[in-house]
Amino acid sequence: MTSDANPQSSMEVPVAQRERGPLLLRATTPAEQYREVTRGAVDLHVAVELKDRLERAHATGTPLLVKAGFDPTAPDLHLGHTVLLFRMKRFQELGHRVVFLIGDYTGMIGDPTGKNSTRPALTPEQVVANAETYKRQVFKILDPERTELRFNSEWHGRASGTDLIKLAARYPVARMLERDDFKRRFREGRSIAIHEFLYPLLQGQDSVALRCDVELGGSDQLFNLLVGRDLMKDAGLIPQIVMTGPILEGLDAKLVDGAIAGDKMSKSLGNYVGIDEPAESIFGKLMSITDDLMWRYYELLSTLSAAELSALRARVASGEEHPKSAKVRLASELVERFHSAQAAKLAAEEFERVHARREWPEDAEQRTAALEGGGALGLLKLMCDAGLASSNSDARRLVTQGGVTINGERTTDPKAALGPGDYAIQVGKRRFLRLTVTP
RNA sequence: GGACAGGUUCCCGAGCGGCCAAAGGGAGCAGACUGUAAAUCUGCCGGCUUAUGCCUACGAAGGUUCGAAUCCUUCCCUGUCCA
Repeated sequence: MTSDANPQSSMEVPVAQRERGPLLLRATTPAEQYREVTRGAVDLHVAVELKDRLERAHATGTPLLVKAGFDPTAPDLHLGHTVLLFRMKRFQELGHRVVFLIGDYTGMIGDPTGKNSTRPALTPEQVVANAETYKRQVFKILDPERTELRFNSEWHGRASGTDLIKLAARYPVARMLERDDFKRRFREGRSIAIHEFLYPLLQGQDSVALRCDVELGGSDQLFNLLVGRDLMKDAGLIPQIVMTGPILEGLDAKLVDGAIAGDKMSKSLGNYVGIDEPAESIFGKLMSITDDLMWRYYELLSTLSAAELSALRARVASGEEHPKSAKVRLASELVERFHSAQAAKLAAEEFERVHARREWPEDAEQRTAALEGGGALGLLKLMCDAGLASSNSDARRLVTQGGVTINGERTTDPKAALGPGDYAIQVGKRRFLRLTVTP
């Protein structure tokens, strides 16, 4: 992090982008661009500046540089990330340059959350592998030709201890403690390690290094993004515009006292829908959300216009349309986005078959087990081996509680054993296994 | 460096010599109900070819005791105050 003199400024702009960018830029008026790009934004610092810069970009045909940072440790993108990706895409479609920044260096710290404040550093191989995963997933949404993939180790990795001290000297502790998360932890007497203070600083330094015009993020990133703005001013650069979008709640969120409440969608909490997941899985997970949450998802994820959405809401409210069908519509839209219309149709059909009609899924797992010596295979052991239960005790529980069905008949005897033959074993509502026992 | 308060099962949190695989809540799983919703109700919720049996677990290592999550020692970690 060399401070004022920004060492790496020569960003390679792909040729295609250099040619196309200006054309697209000119095609849309700055006012329209502004409207399009700020849709559903939560914070915008500062609106006037953004308007100005969009106008200048339009006038001169010079695209704005828009950055959004991503954590390198969780390369599986989920619906929560797509809210941000779609905003990036909007910029992109208007001809602006988008930097998809992977925080491989800052990943060593991990954005402070109060939990695991220190993360193990990733090996270079892991970073590369994760980046590949990102690319594959991100380009389901972003245009690869107009996206620059960068790593912040590019500049942080070169910085010296002295640079770090200089950077740290630029920000007072009191202001650092204004950050929501730090404030809360400090008040509650929970641990805050010094290096956590470095995270916002390093992230801010990213903006200095890249000379961003705009930085995007979730609303929980506001503080970090504003630090970038400060550091740019400090470095004598034109400060970036900061825009945040809403945070998508996880699948387990629900309505409490009139508002959607719940943790944000995250992989570690397991309340997410990955954009890489199979169609049936995306579909099924979305069908399991509460009706209230469905509307929130519609708002943040659907391409329906505001008018279409309120019409749909009205139909459901009046009883004209069943909430389930609205949910099917949402689930289908998203499956279609990440797979195909055909996949969405199949997923919906499969869902009806398995859950509404309680029939078996098309693609139930098949297995063969051989008898060894004895005359029959113990059911409990078999369930463990097949992954239908996590342990023998777990299997026993499932059986005695009536969660296991063999060939359509509920089996509650934990001592049950299977002789040679074909079996259809169902555990709970969604675990299926076709098993052939050979002598 | 000193004084004090803490570290309990996936999470929060009670327990403070035997009745502790450890209250209660949350999460999770199963069953009922349903739109595989949600809410609600019921049961389960460390492991072991289930056994009034064994093993592993109350920050770590030792010790006292017939017996320790509970007492003692040292160490590690977290916080508060003082320096």
